[in-house]
Amino acid sequence: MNIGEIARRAGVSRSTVSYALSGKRPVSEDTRRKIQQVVDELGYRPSASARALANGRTSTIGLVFPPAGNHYTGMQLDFIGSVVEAAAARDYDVLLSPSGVDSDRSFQRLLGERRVDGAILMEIRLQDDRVDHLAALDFPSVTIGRTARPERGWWVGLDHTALAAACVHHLADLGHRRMAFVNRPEQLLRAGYESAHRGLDGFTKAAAERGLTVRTYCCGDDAASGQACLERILYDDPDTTALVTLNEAALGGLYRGLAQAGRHVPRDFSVTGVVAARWAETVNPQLSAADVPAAELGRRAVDLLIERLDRPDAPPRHHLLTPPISLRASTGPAGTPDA
Amino acid sequence: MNIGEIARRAGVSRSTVSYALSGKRPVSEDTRRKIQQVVDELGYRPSASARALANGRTSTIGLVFPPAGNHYTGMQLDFIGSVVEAAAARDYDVLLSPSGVDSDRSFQRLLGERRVDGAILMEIRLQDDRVDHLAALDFPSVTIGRTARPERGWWVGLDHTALAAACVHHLADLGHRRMAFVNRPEQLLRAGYESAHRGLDGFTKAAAERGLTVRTYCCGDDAASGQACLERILYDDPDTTALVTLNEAALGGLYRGLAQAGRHVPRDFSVTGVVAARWAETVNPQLSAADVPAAELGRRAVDLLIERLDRPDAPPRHHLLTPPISLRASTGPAGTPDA
DNA sequence: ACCGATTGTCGAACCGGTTCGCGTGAAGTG
DNA sequence: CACTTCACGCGAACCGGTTCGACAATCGGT
Repeated sequence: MNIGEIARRAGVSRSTVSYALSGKRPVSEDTRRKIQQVVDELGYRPSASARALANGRTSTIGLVFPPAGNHYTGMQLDFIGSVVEAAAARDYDVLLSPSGVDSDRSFQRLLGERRVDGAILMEIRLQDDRVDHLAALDFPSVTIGRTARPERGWWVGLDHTALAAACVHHLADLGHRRMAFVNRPEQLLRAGYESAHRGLDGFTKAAAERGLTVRTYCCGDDAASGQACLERILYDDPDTTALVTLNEAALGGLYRGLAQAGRHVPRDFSVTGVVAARWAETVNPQLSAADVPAAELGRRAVDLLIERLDRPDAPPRHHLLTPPISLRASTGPAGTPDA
Repeated sequence: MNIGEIARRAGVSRSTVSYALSGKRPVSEDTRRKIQQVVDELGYRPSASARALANGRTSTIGLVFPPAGNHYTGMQLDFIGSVVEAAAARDYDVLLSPSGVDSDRSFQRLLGERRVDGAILMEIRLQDDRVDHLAALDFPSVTIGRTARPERGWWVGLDHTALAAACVHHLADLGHRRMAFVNRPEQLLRAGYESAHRGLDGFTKAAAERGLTVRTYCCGDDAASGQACLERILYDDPDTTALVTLNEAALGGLYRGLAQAGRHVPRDFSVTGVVAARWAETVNPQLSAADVPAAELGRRAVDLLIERLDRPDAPPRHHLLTPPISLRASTGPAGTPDA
C-alpha cells in the first residue's frame, strides 16, 4: 500500500501519482480521476515519515510543557487543549515534550532529531536557556509568556504586571488597606518564572502607589499549602482584609483557611487574583478575578507559529493580553478592621 | 550534518557509522571512538524521519483524547501528564490527537499516515467504533477504560461499578436512606460513555440492594450546571440527605447549591463520589471519595502498550483498579430527616 | 607454510515519498 | 505540410537513515 502500488494499479508512474495528489503540476482530468479512484478503493494515505524525509517538513509542532513533579494547573490543560485543536485545524499534529532544561533528552529529541517543524514553549522564565538556545539556532518557536528581553522574540502572553496591579486597585478602591499577595512556590520564583515575577512586581508597585500595607508570600501548588499559607497570613497580620493570588491550585486551601479562621468571604475578607475562569467559577463564593484566557493564548500561539513557519523571515510578532477583572462574588467593601 | 558527513569526517563508510551508533554489529574500539568523537563535536543526531522510514518504527505513540467542546477535567490532565512522562522514560514521544469518531481526519492521520507505532485511547464508550476499528486493523492500542466486550482487548481501567457501589454502601452505613446520583452530562450518557454507564449501574444496583430511595441525574460539566442540578435534587425530594457524583467539574457548583439551600456539609448533607484526589482536596470541606489514580492509569497504559509493541503476539492484558474511598470531611451520619 | 575461521569494514539496495529535466504526441500556425 | 508550442507523463535522482552480503586482513591450529 505505497505509492508504487497505486501507480501500478492506475497504470501510471509514481511521479504522476504524486503530482496528481499534491496538485503541484497539472495532470489530465482523466488520469487524475483514475488515480483518485484507486486511492479511494485502497484507502491509501502517504507515509508521514517518507514525506517528511523527502520534503523536510514534518507537519508537526512540538509543545514543550513543564517538567514532571509540577502539579499541573487547570490553565495548562486549557493551553494544551486549545493548542492541539488549533493545530489540527491547520493540519498540524502536536508532539508533547516534557522538558525543563536546554540539555534535556526530550528537548534534544525534538530539535536534534528534527521531529517537529517548530515549537511552542510554556512556563517561560525571565532568563530562559531554552529560549536562548532556540533563538541561537534560529529555530521557529513561539513562547507562551515572555522573557526579560522579549523584543526579538515571537510570543503570546499575559500582562501579569498590569493584572496584579489591577487587582490591587480593585481592592484599594473597595477600601482595603492591608493585603497579602499569594504567589506560586518559592522554588518557581527563584527559578525566575515570569508570571510569578511580573505579578509580584505589579502587586508591589501598585500597593506602594496606593500607600497600602502589604506582605507577600510564596505558596505551594496545592490545597494544603494554601491553607497553611492563609494561617500564616493571619498570624503575621490579623488585620489583613484581602489577598491577591496567582496560585490557582492553592485557592481551595486559601478559602478553607479563611473559613476555619471564621472569616466570611466577601464580608470579612476579599479574595481576588489571576485565575482561569473555569476555576474561578468552581470555588464558593465564585472568585472575582482576571480570567486567564488560556484557550485564546493557545490558539494565538499556534497562529503565530504557523505564520512564522510559512514566512521564515517575517519580523517577530506578539500578542500581549490584559483581560479585565470579572466581578463575581469574592470581593467586597472593607469593613472597619476592628469592628 | 547527516550520517554521510559523519562518515566522511571519521574516514569510514556510512554503514560503519550506523553500526557504531546502534551497536547492531561489532565495530572495533578504535573506529568506534573516532566516530563518537566526530559525533560529539558536531552534535550529530540521526533524523527521526529517515530512521522511521528505514526501520518502520516511529518511536512515537498516539494519545487520542476527547473531542473539542468537551470541558476538560483535572483527571484528563493527569492522564496526559503521566502518559507523556512514562513514554519519555521509555524513549517514546507522544503525539496528541483530538478525535471523536472513526472517520475523523486526525484519526486518519495517525493511522493512515503511520505517524505512530501504537495508540492510547481515552474516554471509551461501551460501543466504541474507534476501538472496533483498531481491533479490526490489529493496530497496537491500549484503552483507558473498557468497552462492553473487553475480553480480547488491552486496557487499563477503573471498576466504576464497584466504586459507585462502594459510595452507596458508605453512605448507607452512615444511615442515609434517600440519596441522589449526579452523573456526567446526558449527552455523554447517551453516547455510551463507560464510566457514566457503569457508575450509574453500580449506584442503582447497590441502592436497590440496600433498599434505598434514590434519584439519578445528569449534569453538565461545569459549576453552573452543578448548582442547578442540586437545586433540582432538593426540589424533587427535599428529604434527600446525600449524593454520589462522578462529575468532577460540577462539584463546586453542587457545593454552592448546598450552601445556598442552607445545608451544611457534612452535618445536614453528605457528598461523595469518584474524583481525582487533587480535586477532592480542593473543595471545602474536602471530599470523601474514591480517588481516581489517574497518574497510575496513565503509566500502566504506557507500559502495556510498549509491551504489546515489543511482543506483537502476546496475549491481551489489562489492569482493573478499584481504589478505596479516602475518608475526608464531606460525609457524616444521617440526622433525623425532619428534625 | 597452508588453510579455515573470525573480525572489521565496505558497497549497494532499500524504505516511500518528492522533484527536476526531458521526451512524446497532439494541437495550433503560417 | 513542416514547424513551433504546449500539455502530459515518465525515469532518475534524492532525502537520510538501516541492513544484508561480500570481502580483506588477521589469527590460531596442525
